[in-house]
Amino acid sequence: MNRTTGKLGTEGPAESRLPAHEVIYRKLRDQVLFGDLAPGEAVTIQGLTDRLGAGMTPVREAIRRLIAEGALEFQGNRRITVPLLNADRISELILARQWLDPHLTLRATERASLADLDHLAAVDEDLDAAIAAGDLRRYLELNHGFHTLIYQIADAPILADLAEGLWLRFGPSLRVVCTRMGTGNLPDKHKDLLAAMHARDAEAAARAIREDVIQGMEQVRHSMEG
Amino acid sequence: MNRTTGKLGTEGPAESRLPAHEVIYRKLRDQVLFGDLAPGEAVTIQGLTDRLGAGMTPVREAIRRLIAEGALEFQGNRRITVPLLNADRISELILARQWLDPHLTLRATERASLADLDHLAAVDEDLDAAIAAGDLRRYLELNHGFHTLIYQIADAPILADLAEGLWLRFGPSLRVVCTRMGTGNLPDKHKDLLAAMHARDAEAAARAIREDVIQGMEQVRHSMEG
DNA sequence: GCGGCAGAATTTTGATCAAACACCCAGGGC
DNA sequence: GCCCTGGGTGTTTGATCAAAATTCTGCCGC
Repeated sequence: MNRTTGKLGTEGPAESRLPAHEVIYRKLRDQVLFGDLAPGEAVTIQGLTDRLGAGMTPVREAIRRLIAEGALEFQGNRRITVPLLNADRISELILARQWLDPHLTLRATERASLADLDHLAAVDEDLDAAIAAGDLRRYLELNHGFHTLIYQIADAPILADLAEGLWLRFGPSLRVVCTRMGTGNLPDKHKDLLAAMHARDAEAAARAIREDVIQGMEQVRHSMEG
Repeated sequence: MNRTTGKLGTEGPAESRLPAHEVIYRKLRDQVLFGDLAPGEAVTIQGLTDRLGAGMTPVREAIRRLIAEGALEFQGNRRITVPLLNADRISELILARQWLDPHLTLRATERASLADLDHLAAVDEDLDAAIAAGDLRRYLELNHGFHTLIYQIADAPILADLAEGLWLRFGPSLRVVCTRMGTGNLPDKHKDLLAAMHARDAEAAARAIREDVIQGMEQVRHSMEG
């Protein structure tokens, strides 16, 4: 993930090649994905132009994109908020991920190069380090990165788009859950998954990712009820 | 992909209260969905401002939305086109619909009111009339409307959004296929589906929609190879 | 002399902004 | 309690700037 932290106005030649609306989009998207914006929180266009130091046209375009992806919600009365999930929405997300992620993992296991597997293992190591260090934000970024990498290896852009879209919907809630549970208690099935992928056992890999997904998403659901 | 749901029957003044970018979005979306824009065709922002008689900001926002939904594609440089599907993309679409549509139909069968079933039957009747009249455009609209209605009855907005997004991706190709095959040769499984839903046999309904989806999508795939 | 290619000028298109406009909600006056 | 008004917000426009594509032109090689 490239982090374009440059401010507008005094940009170097390298980073100025990305249009402002794209930069704004990625920044906002990450803020939703990693829970910097809490579920239910309202966002205003003018507030963002100030906070991100950009004009209003790029901000508007970024917001439209995020609304289309389900990352933000247009509340009839001209208010834009980070969607609040209820139990039904979470059930839908679990159902969709339970199908999408195993399918993508299956494909990824069949197609992964040795370099891909090394890359995955490296991300997972960083992930463990982030947990050990208690760095929640970095954990969230790396966990997302781990799954995104699998999506990319699967080489199925449409299905990957669908899966990425789901992440945008539960990202804010995931942050809340992890904050509540603390960084010491974040189990995953990544080790099982990596072992299965190395053994080219696609079925086992799909099972592992399915358990990983269920484990994570059920925590979100459960934390909702309490 | 977010429906700004207005109550039916309050038309007229409500139409003029819709923001321009929303109007442009729907117009453009329909043109993609029903194949007025051919696969591979390029669209320019300024061309649309002229063609649709709108300012450039609303057009830009509509295009961003459609790109986010996969209805349009941003080709590296600054060219925007209607995506061209290859065999791999079509396989993904078939796979996704084969899972999504039956699931939504299952839910719809459990939840449909008698009024819903009547509504579905009415749309299907209009659809047959459109086929008989050889009105391709109207057939495409009603066929989409039929499936969308099922999605809405299923009362699962996230899954419905995913399914609607898929339609945007194969819409242009569907038009090409149907044009090539002629209006006289457009079979579907809607009658089986309606019978199953009336009997509240959710499994049978899911089976019927699955066959309908496969039948339609395989035509797209097959027409691609020739 | 003819054709093709490199490079420059033109033209088309996209990106961004600042101001004008419309709308909604809150708060004050009657 | 109701109406009116003002501030703030979202929406839209048109102008301006930058970048890319296209066209034109003149030179070089054949």
